[in-house]
Amino acid sequence: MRERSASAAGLSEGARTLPTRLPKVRRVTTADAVFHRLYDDILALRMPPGMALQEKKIAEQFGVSRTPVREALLRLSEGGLVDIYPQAGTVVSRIPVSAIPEAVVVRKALEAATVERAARIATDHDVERLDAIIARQKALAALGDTSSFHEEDEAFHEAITQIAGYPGIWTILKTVKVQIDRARRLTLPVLGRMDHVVQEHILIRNAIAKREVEGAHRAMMHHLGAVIPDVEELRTRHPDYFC
Amino acid sequence: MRERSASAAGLSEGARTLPTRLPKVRRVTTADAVFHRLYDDILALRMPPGMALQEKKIAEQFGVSRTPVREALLRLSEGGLVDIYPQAGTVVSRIPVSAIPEAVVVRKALEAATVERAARIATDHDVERLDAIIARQKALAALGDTSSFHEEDEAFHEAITQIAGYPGIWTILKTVKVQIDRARRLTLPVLGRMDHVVQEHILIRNAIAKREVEGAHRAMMHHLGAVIPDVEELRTRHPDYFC
DNA sequence: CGCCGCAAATTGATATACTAGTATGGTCAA
DNA sequence: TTGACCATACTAGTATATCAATTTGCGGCG
Repeated sequence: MRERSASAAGLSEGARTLPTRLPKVRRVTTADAVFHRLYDDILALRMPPGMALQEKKIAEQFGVSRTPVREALLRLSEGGLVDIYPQAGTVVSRIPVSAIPEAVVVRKALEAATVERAARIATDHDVERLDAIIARQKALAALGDTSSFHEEDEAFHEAITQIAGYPGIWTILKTVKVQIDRARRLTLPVLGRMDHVVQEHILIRNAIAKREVEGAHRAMMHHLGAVIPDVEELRTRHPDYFC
Repeated sequence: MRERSASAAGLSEGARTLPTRLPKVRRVTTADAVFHRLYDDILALRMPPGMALQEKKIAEQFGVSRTPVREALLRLSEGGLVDIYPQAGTVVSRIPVSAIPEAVVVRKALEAATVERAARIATDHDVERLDAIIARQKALAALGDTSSFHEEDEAFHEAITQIAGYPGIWTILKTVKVQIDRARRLTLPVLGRMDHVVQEHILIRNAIAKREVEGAHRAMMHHLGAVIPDVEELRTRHPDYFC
């Protein structure tokens, strides 16, 4: 990279009309598609921690060029899902043991602040949204559809951030939740766990509906405290998945 | 993108030896350099909100190809510093007014959890690190070097996250702090503000040194509460910088 | 004045080639 | 046998040229 004194040069020169359009809908690019495919594969452990990846091979498998694959891998590396070693290789990142408790701390801190605000300003319509999600979860739990259940679980927490008016917090929560969820995938499915989750969601919903700020906080903390994976146990069963 | 049944195909086939090496030092790539240059220019308002950017022009100005510039812009867009409109253009993102209070909430929640843990487990050596930073800040405040002062300010907060054992939280804090800092750059420099910051840092340091968890929390909240920019006032003075 | 359509501009994606670090595996010497 | 060393293959990083897809802006037409 050549030296250049002022990188902000040409500030006024071009000064052409800038896109006045607002947000718009970002269309789904090839890079997005590749990203989500890899994201799902990693989260579902179809690509286990430590697995070697290659831009070239992935590009061939997906029938695309290296460019979008590369952009997808870069996004994954920012999210801590892959580790890129320049000029050497790329691997699905092993789960850093220390990251799990840290992720739990972040999640508790942010979900606490969010649910408290939600309990303060929620409208009746907002509560109805939560009810709709809970209803779907009940049905999915009865069917035993764990995958769809998990999607609705995410929807529940996302809805709370939207009610609170903190949509950006959900973005942060998603990234930290990934590490937790990845570890939880390694645990054995507990019988009746989905029913417990639904019950906890109902408690949170009720506290929000009654505008009980402190109660909503407690219900959320209880909910989050129940899902901490036993890292030590996992580490002994899957030693090569952690580092 | 062609359809493909199993994106995780070839899981066992290649199974070649994966980079056994640990972390290593990621060397600084061209894309990294471009990213940091643009990052600094945007944060310093040398590239003001709303300014149009072009991959091609930036590439020419920096003397590099479009590839690394493109990667840098993608990273910036994830951080909310630029908005990319496909097939239309890229602009330095205007500051979303709603993002400021949200960023403050996130920062308070995470810094609270962090400083509390730091106050619990800090060693004498850790406190010395904080003292060293504070000493440098005193000197820089006396010199009136606001730029270097700000760097040490970041170092102070980063050090607390390291003491708490939550390095990942600092990564999150950096991204949310950017929006706040960008808005603060628009405020007039307040006389003696740096001295106030130093005093507040000292209060935080003292609480940590005495292992006063609750006191550390209060000191941090007081510190963070003092730096909330007056969004409304800014919006009237720089209407085209917000949206 | 308003609508339509075309040309220009810009990002998205592809293909290819080359560069520069990195790991591998084998050779050779202690 | 063990250790260091070196040639080689391999991979991500960058460069470049080109085309595709889409939006924007402008000019002309009704």
